[in-house]
Amino acid sequence: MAMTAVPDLESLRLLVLVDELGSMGKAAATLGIAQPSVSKRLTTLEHRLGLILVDRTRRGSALTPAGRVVCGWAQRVLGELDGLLTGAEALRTRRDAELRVAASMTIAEHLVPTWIGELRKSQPELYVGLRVTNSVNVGELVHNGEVDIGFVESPSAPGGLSTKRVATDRLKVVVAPSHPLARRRSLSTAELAREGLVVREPGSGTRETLERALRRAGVGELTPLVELGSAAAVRGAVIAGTGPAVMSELAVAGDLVEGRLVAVEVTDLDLRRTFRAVWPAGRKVTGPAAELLAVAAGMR
Amino acid sequence: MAMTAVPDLESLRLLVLVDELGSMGKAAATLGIAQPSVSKRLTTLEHRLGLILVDRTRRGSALTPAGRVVCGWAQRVLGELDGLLTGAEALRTRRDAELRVAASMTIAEHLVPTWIGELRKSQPELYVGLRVTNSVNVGELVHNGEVDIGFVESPSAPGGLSTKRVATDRLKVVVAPSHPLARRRSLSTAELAREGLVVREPGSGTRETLERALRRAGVGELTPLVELGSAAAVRGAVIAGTGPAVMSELAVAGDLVEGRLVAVEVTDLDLRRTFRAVWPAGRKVTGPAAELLAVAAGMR
DNA sequence: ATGAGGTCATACCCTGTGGCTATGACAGCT
DNA sequence: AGCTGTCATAGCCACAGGGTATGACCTCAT
Repeated sequence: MAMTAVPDLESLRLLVLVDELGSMGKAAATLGIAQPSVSKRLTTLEHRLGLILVDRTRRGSALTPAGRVVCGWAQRVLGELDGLLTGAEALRTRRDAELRVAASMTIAEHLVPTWIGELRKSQPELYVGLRVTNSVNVGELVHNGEVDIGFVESPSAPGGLSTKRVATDRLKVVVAPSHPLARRRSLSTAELAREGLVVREPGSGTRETLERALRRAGVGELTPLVELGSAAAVRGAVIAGTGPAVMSELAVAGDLVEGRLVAVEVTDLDLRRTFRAVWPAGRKVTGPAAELLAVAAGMR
Repeated sequence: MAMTAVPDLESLRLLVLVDELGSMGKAAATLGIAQPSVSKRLTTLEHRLGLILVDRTRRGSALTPAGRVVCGWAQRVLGELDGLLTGAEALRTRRDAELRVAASMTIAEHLVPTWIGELRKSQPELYVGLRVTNSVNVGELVHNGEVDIGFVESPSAPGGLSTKRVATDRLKVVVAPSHPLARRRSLSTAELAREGLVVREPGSGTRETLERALRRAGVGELTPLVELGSAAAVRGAVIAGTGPAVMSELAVAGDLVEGRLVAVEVTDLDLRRTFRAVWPAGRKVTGPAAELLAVAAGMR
């Protein structure tokens, strides 16, 4: 048994397909490949994982208990992959898109693929083009008519643009479960400011929101412990126990429910921020842009 | 451009590695492969996605804006893959494991890989063996000494076993955002019972919990709309708009925050359940099992 | 009983992906 | 000017994974 190789995505998709359809042959048919290919692929997947996943009977194939668990994990992998693919397609389709969207990083990463996926249910053929930049730039793109609609996380509505709230995001103070702070029920704002934090570089939307909230609460500057270049890097550092950080709940929801991270309440500090759709002032949003807006605003 | 093929996982890992290390050569070195392989792989990845991800300069490679977004998505895919792999390893290592664990489906799927990952931080070489069955069976396995520790979601503590609460799970009523119920702020228990629900088959832990809660609230039987064989299938049906369902927040946390699903409050209905560790009564939990218990109980 | 229709597995071939080495082109240091 | 570090290209080879053909085996209907 080699078992050193990771399973490939096609095989995982095959596994869930066999679970749904109850037979390798049917799975092969829906994928448009030959039945022996499926058979072979599944056995190599089983070898790679070192597990027997499928119970091959003469009248179809069902998953073994182990197979069912793995299938659950596989679906989560494939779900994330789906997001990547629709996102990539949107990034690729820039100029010639029927619906051109601009969004800031956090929104693009966590919400836009979902929205597009939702939109596809009613308009399967719609070509969406996505541009990712900072909030200021999104405003400009909208203003210049380079995109049909934009999404920003900035607290201040840019001038000359109409806006509509599409979602509320909460920033959360998170620490590793092993960190001393994880035992604390809550934290005062002053304590948070004193605490050495893992933060993004200055200028990132998340950091701006945090600093603004601290200023508004009348507490001084924050004291960075390390500065990292991406939300993913910050998350990694916190999980590794480097220190606490303030992050969007979008980025850590899974970690919180599965216990990789622990959220600490901060009293008297408003760490909410609103995500807004923006479009040229006065003009009415029409066509696909309006549909997207409806989807985005509806899913709250 | 073919662009019909999906990217493979190795290439995604490569992408995040290049982002972290800032150079293809270093990425190649840490993976133990040759630099040209990395170069070629990344270009084929770019072709597959139809995007330019990497900015190749003479003194290293940085990700383009598109690359950074895709990198974020890639990390999420890889994170889920990690769970699958540690889970699979635990499933594979049954008999000869140093720590033998049994867990019911929900716990095995959502929590055990996380716990093992956490445990690995302090004991990298520990071999963990996992068995997945229903709660009754977990009890038996523990009783017969076939596993060192078990985890169950059953509300009743099995006889002859000591238990400790490790987590609290909330069942949530979820609907697709387009569903009429999504507009409702809250629902009465009676309304919920009348509503046609997408449910698991009788005997599933989730369904048992729901039925018990309804009985305790003095409301009659629930009215199934469809019965499906797995939590993933139920989730799929709800997202597709088939109807509302009652599901573990573990299974839908991501969907809620990203808006694929909407939770509806139910007044006066206690849909919490506790996850418990179980071990032979009286005996003291020692060694790796104690460590795992600490991890599981600590991460709350 | 026996054939029909369904399941999956095996054997064989062939293509394409992705690994390797060797080498080139280029930028920035010293 | 050379040295060092970057990435790209070219040519080679192995093997994973696709396809077809075929066999073994159940179950059901005739």
